[in-house]
Amino acid sequence: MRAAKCKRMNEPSTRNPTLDDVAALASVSTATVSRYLNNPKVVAAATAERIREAIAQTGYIPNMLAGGLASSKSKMVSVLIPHLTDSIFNDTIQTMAEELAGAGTTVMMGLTGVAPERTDEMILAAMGRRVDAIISTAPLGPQTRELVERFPGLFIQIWELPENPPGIAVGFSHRDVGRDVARFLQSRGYRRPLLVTAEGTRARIRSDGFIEEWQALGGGEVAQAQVDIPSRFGHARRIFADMRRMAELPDVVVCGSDYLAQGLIVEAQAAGLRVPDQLAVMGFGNSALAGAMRPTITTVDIDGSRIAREAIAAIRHHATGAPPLARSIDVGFRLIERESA
Amino acid sequence: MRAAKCKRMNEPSTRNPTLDDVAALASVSTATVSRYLNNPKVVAAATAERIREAIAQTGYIPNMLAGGLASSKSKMVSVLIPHLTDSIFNDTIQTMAEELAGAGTTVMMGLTGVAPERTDEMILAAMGRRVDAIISTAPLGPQTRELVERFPGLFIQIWELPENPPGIAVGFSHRDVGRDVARFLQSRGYRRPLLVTAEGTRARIRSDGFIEEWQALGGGEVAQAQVDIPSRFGHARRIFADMRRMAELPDVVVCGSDYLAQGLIVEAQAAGLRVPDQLAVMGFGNSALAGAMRPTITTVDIDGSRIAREAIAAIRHHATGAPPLARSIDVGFRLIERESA
DNA sequence: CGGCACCATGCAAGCGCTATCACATAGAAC
DNA sequence: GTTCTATGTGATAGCGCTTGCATGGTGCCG
Repeated sequence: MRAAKCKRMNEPSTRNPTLDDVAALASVSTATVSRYLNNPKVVAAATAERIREAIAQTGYIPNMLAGGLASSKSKMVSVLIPHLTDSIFNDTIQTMAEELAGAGTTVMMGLTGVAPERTDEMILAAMGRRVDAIISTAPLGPQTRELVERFPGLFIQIWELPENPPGIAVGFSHRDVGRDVARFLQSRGYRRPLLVTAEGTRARIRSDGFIEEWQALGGGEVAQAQVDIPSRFGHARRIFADMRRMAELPDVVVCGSDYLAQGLIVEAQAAGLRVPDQLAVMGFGNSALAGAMRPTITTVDIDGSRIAREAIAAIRHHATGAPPLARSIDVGFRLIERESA
Repeated sequence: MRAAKCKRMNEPSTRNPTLDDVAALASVSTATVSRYLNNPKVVAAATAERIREAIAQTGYIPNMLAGGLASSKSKMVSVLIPHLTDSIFNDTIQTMAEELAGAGTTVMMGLTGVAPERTDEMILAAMGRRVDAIISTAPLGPQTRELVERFPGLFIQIWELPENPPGIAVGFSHRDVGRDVARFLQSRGYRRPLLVTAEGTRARIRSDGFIEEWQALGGGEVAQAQVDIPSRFGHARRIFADMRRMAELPDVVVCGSDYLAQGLIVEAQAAGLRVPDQLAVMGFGNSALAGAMRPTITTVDIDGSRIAREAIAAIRHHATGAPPLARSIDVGFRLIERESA
């Protein structure tokens, strides 16, 4: 109705220019302009030039809402992460957003927090926007799973490799991480590990993998402590204080993130303990700070950017209509030996 | 054409249910269902109940692309930030995303990086999606500004208060921050400050404010060092190494972020310097780590969540069609005295 | 020089909603 | 009983784009 009003008042400058305006100015049909926009090489060079000029002159900005409705391709992907601060996913998200932006696709951010129903809400919102893909870091409950099953786009679960993912998964085995860390620490001669675990499925699996291997290798009891999600710097104070009250101090603390590891190093040093001699610390994620900390932090490197790139490749592949090449893409991990353990 | 095919093949289960399906099942018109969805209380209770059931039965998920096209309200806002890692904006973004999600609005994330043309691209993308608001942390160049002037939604510049913002601004005076920090440090008896500045407009303004006041108060020359954007933990090594080569060591380092401040503390301590006795350090932003670090970091608190909430309030207000209440909302700042300086 | 393939373009029917307007019904006021 | 206001609902014209099909023009082969 706004257009109608403007037409009546003969005042086209008020409204945004549309495809029609461009088409009229370039003396072609809207179909041709649309084709030019989506696939420039199918229109003749001379026509393309006229259209280009018309676009510049009108200042036309394509309405992607309309485009998405017509094509049922929104060129949006939804990225679901628990939170933003001290998040080990940030590299992944950043790479994702940057690479997608180049292709004209934008990222819709969904912060799921820790409540599972928030995840459902965000998925619903994404589906309502008809996103091309949903990329989720959250483990899925049964109800969410049901929802995802109805999602016509591509569902990508990242940072883990569930048995039987809905859609596809790009990640690595958390259990193997736990196992390798156990082996490494035992080979280094540590005997009394403390596992600091955030209460989440993935951290749990790493812990299980660790404990299983640790004991298989003849290690004794494994002490554990819980932190809230996310596993961040500030939690270190409490963990360290609790630790000092233990009958026997651990000789190495295995943390759920580099941020927490950094916090523990700071606490230990403030208490006059030498790291790693008197207390060793291991991180997880190999975020930028791990290499920059003093002492540098021994950690597990996860290539977050690669996860993003694999996810994007899968989205592109999916867009061609072909069936997925793989249901599960393992990007692996690398134990990075540094100074702290 | 997909719907057509399905109708022909009498196979409605293939496609997503639409408003029509719901309307038919509830024996009302699509208009009524639409009304129910957008403003439940305008439909009669009994009708509402029938519609509710029909929605549940069909598993209908509103197509917001279509809705947005028809109403030219997309219920999306674009948030433009430079990057995600070690970002002082994360609290703001997080609060924004969380509060908006409750209102059914989603956040479209735009990572502008440091190249100004990326900002333009992201703004164009946002305008193409007909977002209701663009919230930007980036200072605007002349070209971007021109673009923004054509944006029909609400443009909100956050974390700064330019003279004459296009749209509205929610932030604080960086110059005043610099000034207050100068006063504070001088009152504490520091004499040889080193300003570590990221090469960005805002940091520049803080520095200018600092230097001006510092010298007005009779302080001498102010040493400066540059870091890349973002001002992060890992930069500390180089800064500290450079610092040690200075003829006279500074007695306090003023950092552009708490992350960098933390890094400098770590470096100083690793070099055997006591903080703050031998080297004091000031941060900026009062992120969670500032209070958790050892020593705790003296910093400037910016209430990022409040910035988000003010921005959202402005968006809501704008949605009613009323003119903005204020062009510029100053959320202020607070100097937090802790142990590091 | 007719026939055919092919390329570039136009036509027009949607995509799934919203919003305007008109209308029907029901009570309230007189 | 008539008029008036409220209230709830239906019909329908778009919103600005995409895309299948139809069409007209060009070059190439036999």
